[in-house]
Order: sequence, then structure tokens, then C-alpha cells
Amino acid sequence: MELDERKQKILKAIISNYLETGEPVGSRTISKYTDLNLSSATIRNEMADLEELGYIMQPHTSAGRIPTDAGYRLYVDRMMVEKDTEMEEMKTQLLERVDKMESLLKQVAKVLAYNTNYATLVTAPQYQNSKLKFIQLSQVDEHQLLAVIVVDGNVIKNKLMEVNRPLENDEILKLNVLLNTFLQGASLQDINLEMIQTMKNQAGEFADIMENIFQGIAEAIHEADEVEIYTSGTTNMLKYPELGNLEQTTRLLEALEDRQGLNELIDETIHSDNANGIQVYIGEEAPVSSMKDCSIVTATYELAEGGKGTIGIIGPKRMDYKKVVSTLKNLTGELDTIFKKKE
Amino acid sequence: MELDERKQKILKAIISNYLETGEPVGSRTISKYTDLNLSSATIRNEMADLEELGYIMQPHTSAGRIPTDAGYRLYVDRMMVEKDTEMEEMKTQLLERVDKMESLLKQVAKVLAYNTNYATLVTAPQYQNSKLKFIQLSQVDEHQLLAVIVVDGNVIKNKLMEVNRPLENDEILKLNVLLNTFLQGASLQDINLEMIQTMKNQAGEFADIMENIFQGIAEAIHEADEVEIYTSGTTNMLKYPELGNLEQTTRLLEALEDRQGLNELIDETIHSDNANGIQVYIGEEAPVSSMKDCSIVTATYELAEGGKGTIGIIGPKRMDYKKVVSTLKNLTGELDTIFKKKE
DNA sequence: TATTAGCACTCGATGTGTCTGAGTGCTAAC
DNA sequence: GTTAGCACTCAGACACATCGAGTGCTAATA
Repeated sequence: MELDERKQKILKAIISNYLETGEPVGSRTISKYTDLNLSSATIRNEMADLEELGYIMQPHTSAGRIPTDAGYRLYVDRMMVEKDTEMEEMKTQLLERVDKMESLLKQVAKVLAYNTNYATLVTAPQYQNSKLKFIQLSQVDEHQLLAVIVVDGNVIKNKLMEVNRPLENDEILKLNVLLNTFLQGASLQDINLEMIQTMKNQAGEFADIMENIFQGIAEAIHEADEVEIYTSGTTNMLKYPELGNLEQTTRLLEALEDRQGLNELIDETIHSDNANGIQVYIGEEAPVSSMKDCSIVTATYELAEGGKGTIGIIGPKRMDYKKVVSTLKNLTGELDTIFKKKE
Repeated sequence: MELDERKQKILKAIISNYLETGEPVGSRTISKYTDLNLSSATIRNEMADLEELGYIMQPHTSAGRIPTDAGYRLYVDRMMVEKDTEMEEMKTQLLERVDKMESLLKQVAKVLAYNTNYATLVTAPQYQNSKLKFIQLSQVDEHQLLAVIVVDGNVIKNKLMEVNRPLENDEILKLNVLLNTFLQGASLQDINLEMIQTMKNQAGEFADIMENIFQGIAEAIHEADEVEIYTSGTTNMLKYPELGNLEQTTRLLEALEDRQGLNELIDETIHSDNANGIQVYIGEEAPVSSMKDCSIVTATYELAEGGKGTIGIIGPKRMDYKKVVSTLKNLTGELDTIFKKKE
């Protein structure tokens, strides 16, 4: 059997209708709804075929049909025409009162959740293989020394250290020069044991301070490589009763709260390069088991400075794919601009 | 009518039982459960009295009794004997793999949620009226200038600025001296327009850099005064069906996700000085309307350096008050020590 | 006078049977 | 190939009976 044009039309009508209502779709509905001018009986025959082809199914005998994962997949891949959205509105919402990067990302997640009624996640931009850009020691007060470490992508790490006695100005100067000559431009791999030993020797009585700084550097670089995930609108998931019983939904919310598993999801997105960076996981395709009744749409955004991050939307399988995809496309395109304005 | 000893015993038995089961408690249960050796009929008479006194109520005719807010209140104020808890276990959980303050706080919230099965919130320590401790400018690369601002409680703020040309070493030195002489030890109120003008004048061609720095200072101090709230275990709330229908619970979860309203709660706690900093809100007493079916227990912790923060637990009214209160008491006592070890 | 046994009563929860309507598959006619 | 029509299925709504936990009240008891 083949999926001819009429079958496609009917399938599309079934899915669209189901997306709107969340109820199984019957033959009569399709017969009236589409411009095919076919009776419900004909539709029924076609529907039986579509079911055999695996695109739709009945939740129980004598109910209408709902799309299977394969049906959604076909819909997303072949039938979807993108929608123009209320992006403008969202942009204005975003431009209000945001200062730091962190709050901006949180805000993005929030606005997105608010506008779509799904759960959203946003990661901060990651910089692969960050390099050291600048290090500076300074004396904060008699007993405290501050190390400022700047890494690629302007991730800044501060480390406070206790010292027994205040350092002289020229001592600090010497240490600063030492640090920057050896370490500027180095990545984590470049800093080997030999280098560490040499520097410790040269630092003389301040070897333990060096030790501390190295630790700080490791942390800073790690931090730059580590993903921070912001989620929002997780409670939206409670609005879709078809996601199964309360227990399942709870597990889903827990996964979202816990970040556990989310990392895996992010990793998968960021390492697959798609045409436009948009990826759609439907049902069982999701890399996280607790989301097997959901669909996930992720998009990668890219900053001019080389940072890459992910925006994702998690919702029921009957999510408004058109809207979600085009919103994400727009947003990832805009993010670089927005960041520039704000930082 | 008076609340004699026997009535108290019965009330206590009712509440304890209800805490365990979550079901309305009948007279027969109490008659068997307690060591009073009274028949169910007698208990019924007493229960009628207790109901008249406002400590218990029937959810419907011919159901057992459940405690009212007033009943819980009495229980918390007068009848509760603290429980020794599995604090040791919790402490060991906390000591694993925690580095930064932020992750420590998140971890505290998480461990607490895991151990109690309620929702938890933790705020970072706040420092009232923070003062400037130290400022330093440095040249990161040709076009970027970094201002490091350290505030009381060692809150550190970094601000990157673009500059047209690299500054000479002595120019930077001059600016650093200028900044520290004027601003060290100053609080936000101390920095007035006059001061700003004087400094700008002295800075000469770098007046706009000064402008930037002032903004950074304002942000830093603000940030030190601003509360960051970490929540965890919010999904635990779904485990208590008596919290009302799904919609109510959703509203509750939204409030927890949104931080909206939580600030109010925190404010109220931190400004009321109780004997041991523990505060219990039952039902309608809560300052957040969406939590009117819950109980909230909050505790204030205090660091040696003067910072103050809040830990809170949100659960159903039938929460295990004994356990919660003693856990919180222990934890707030320990937090200072834990922080010292970790920072 | 305080306690208890006993009884009638209430009311949510549970279970059962019936009805309805949406939807199907199949067959025969167009 | 399409359609009308019909018998059939099944979830959900509804009415109704039953059950049992729990109550309040009264009269008997210690």
C-alpha cells in the first residue's frame, strides 16, 4: 500500500485537528472539516489504511484516531509549513529590564514558557576548550589575596585566599608577571606537571599561593566548559492530561528539576549539526526515558564570539510544532544581537 | 469549657495519628490507640468538646476529625517534643563534593528535600548595608578593561568595559588610587552626587570609565543585598493529595518556581527575631495565598561574618513538625561551620 | 456524676446496571 | 471507487443500592 496524496491530506487533517483539540478524531469530523468532499465512510476506509501503515491508532475500539509517533514524525518532516509568530511581541518583552547574562537567560526561558505554554530550557553559551586570557593577583586586605582569572568568552573567576602576612607591592607584581608569562593563552591541557613545578620553584616562598591559583584556574576553565541549565514553565506540563497519570508527570517534573538527564539531552543536541540547528524528538526518540510521552524541540544558538548554547521546548506530542519551530528559529537568530546589547 | 489535661492528650493523639495517616481520625481509633482506657463513646464526647473549642473539625458529617489550623498551632506551640534526627547522615551527604557557595546552597536544598519529602527553599546569606572593601581596575587586553569590586561578605563583582585605546600602567595605577581613596568603606548611601562629580573631574579623560565603574558598584552592592532563592523538591508537593485539586497544586508549584511571593516570605522571616529563629506558619497564617493549605517552617541561619540567610520547608499541614523543626535547628547551627570548611 | 453500651442516623465510597453517543467495520447499492 | 446504511463496540455519564466508618443521643451502669 502506498501513501498517496489523499491519504496524506487526511493524515494531515487528523493531526492538525488532534493538535487543536487533544481528542481522538473521528471520520465524520474529517469528512466535514476538509475540502475533499468525501463521506465519512470513505474516510473510514482510508483511516483503516493509515492505521495499517502505522501513522495513526485508536486508543480503544470505537474511538477516533490519534497520531502515532511515526505519524507526528511524518508531519514534522514533510507536511509542516512554518508559521509566522508573535516574535515581535516576545522581543519587546525580552528587552525590558534585563542586565546580567544569567538573568537574561532565565528571562528567555520564562518568556518562552509563557508564550508557548510548554516547559522550556535554556543553557548558557559554552566555549569549547577555553583558554586563559588574563590573571591578576591583588591584596584585598591584610589577610586576603584575590586572584582574578579571565577565560575565553570573558568568563571571570575570582578566588580569595588567606595569607599569613600582607605581600609587598613588588612581590605581587613579580607574581603577576610570572603568572601571565607562563599561562596566558594556555588551555587546561597545556598546563602540565612540569610547568607547575617550574612555576612553583620560581615563586619561592609563595609556592602554596601558586597551588591555590592553579586550583582556581582549573575551576575557572571547568566552569567555562560546564553547562548551566535554566528551566522554566515546568508546571505547564500539568496542563496536558494526556501525558499519563500523575505519577508519570511527577517523574517528568523531577527530571526537569533535577537536571539529571537534561545534560545528556543538551549534549546530543549540541553535537549534532543539523541544517538549521533545529532538532525534533518525538516520544520514544527522546534520549530521556521519563520524556517518552512528550516531544522535545531543541535549537542551537551561536554567538559571534564562538559560544554555543541550546534552547529547548518540552511539551506534549500534540504540540504546536509549527509555532514552536519557527519561534525557536527566530529566537536563535536573534540571541546574538540581544546578548550584544545587554552585556 | 476548659482544655483540661485529658482533652489535650486526646487532641495530641488525634493530631499524631492524622500526621501519620492523612486520614480523618475516628473515636474508636483513639480509644484503642491511647493508654487512657476510655471507650469510644467517651472519646466522642470529648471530641465534640474539642470541636466546639475549635481545635478539630469534621470534613463532613460522619467522618472522623482532622485538626484545624488552631489545633496544629497548639500542637506546635505546646505539645511538641523535639525529635533527634538522622542529622549525622545528612551532614555526611553534605560534605561530599561541594565546592562553591552556590552549589553548596543548592545541595543543602536538595539534601533537605530528599530527607524530608517536602519542598525546600534556601537563600544565600544576605549582608545588610554592604560596604565597599576594595576596587581594582586592570587591562585585560587592548580593548578591554576589567573592574573588580569586592564588597562586605566577600561578594565579588566583575565588570568588563570596552576602551578605545589601551591605558598606560601609570594611568591605571592613578585611577586605582583615586578609586580606593574615595570609596573604600563607603556604602551605597555614602556615595552622593558631589563625590561622583569630584571623582569624575579628577579622572579627566577617563570620566566615562568612572561612570561605568559607578554603575558596577551600584550593581555589586545591590547584588549583595539581593536574595537568591534556591528551591528543591517542589515536586514532592504532588505526593500529598490533601493539598486540594490539581489546579491548586499547580498554582502552588508555580509560586515556588516563580520566586514571586517567596521574597515576601523570606523578608518576613528574616526580620522577625524569634528565640531560635524558627518560625512556623500554618495554613492561612502563611504570607503567600497559594500556600494557604500548606504549612511552612522557616529558620534563620547566621554566619560569623554577619551574613544572614533563611532555610524553609514547605509541606502539607500534616507535616512531621517534630522532625522538621529539629532538623532545621541542627542545620542552621551547622551551616556556619560547613561554609567555613568549603569556601 | 462520669462512663459506657447501644442504637438510629448520616454520608462518602464503592459497585452495579442502564443508557447514550461517538465511532467503527462491513456490506450492498450506486 | 464512493457512499448509505446498519449492526456492533465501548467509554462515560447517570441512577441506584449497598456498605461501613463514624457520629450524636439516650438510657443504663458504676
